Amino acid sequence: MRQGVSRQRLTELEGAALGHVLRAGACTPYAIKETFRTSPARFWSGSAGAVYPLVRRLVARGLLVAKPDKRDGRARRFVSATPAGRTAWLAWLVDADRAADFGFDPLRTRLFYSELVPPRRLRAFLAETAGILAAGTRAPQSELPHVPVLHAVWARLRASALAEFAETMDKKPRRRGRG
Amino acid sequence: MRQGVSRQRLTELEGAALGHVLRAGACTPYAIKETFRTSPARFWSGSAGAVYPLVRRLVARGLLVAKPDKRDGRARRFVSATPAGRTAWLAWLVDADRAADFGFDPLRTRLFYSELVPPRRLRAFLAETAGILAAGTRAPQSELPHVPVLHAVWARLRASALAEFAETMDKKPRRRGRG
DNA sequence: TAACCCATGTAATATGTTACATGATTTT
DNA sequence: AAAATCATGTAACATATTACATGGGTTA
Repeated sequence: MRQGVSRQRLTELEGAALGHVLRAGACTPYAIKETFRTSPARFWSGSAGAVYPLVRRLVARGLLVAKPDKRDGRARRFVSATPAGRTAWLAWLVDADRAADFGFDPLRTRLFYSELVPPRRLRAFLAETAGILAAGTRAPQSELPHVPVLHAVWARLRASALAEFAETMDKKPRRRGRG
Repeated sequence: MRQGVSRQRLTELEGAALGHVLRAGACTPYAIKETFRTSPARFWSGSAGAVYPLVRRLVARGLLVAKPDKRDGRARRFVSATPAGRTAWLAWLVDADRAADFGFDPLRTRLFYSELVPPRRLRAFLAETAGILAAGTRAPQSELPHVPVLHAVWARLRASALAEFAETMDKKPRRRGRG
């Protein structure tokens, strides 16, 4: 039970992995892993221990098919998406409810507790973070034009969120206000 | 080995839990759990199976102390942060490297693969997501003035990021472009 | 008094992390 | 020839999820 053939919605990592396969065409689990490992977001480590079992799961559910290939001496497997895989992936992607979710932003989490941080340390922290964001480190290179655009939009978004929040704090100084 | 007294950096969830305790003062693990469970971000489910062991870990590391309280018939434990807990928490919060990380945004992940989605479904998806974001559902109520501000800022910026990205896509239609 | 919330916690399971192991091919 | 990279995968461990179990207090 639990999963007759394809059951259950995809997790975010599964959706991203399937997306990579659909974009790249037949590719090795290693390639998927490397994509995550070298991506600018460090949230997904792209460890072998995560990706190989994940691929096996998707194959078992009939969303991916694997074909061994030994043309080079290397023992490689090329995986590609099945029609069921594409369908499940599309359903995952167009889930607006999940898309609208705030997800998980380390900056937002920290700002949420900012009133507990001594003013000077807070200011130093905000300045340092703003600096890193402004540098726009680790922008992904890609042949796809929208990928760097997406990176840029989000980097700018977070930088301006930080600036806006810092400004708000300056206007309403914590403690010893007169209201 | 592994952790003499407090060793290792805090995870995001541990940081948030400690933050809650520092803000609220002595409180029950249940209160911590409920805070996560009812928070607007569904990313942290706030399950008992996550929070109770987490609190036990923090107590074991000397970052929290627990005091049983049976004044009501109920068997409750009140936890509060130790000085070491506060120090570890501050170090966690002012880590600008982690703060600058993109974290994990379900919308961004999906837009990343948007060129693989049939145009009509993509448009419908973007419209639906924009609607949910605009409605600003599940805004947190709080006595702290900056909490709803933070929520509002992030919701607005994500909505405008979505709009900006959709606009870019319209300008450069995928496939059958002429250049 | 039945239903619900407060409050604790565990069990089975799923999934991810770091670190290790193995071997072929390519680059220096 | 040595080092790096491609490519696979496992082992031990950490952490989270869902679902269950238990019981006191509060509200309809």
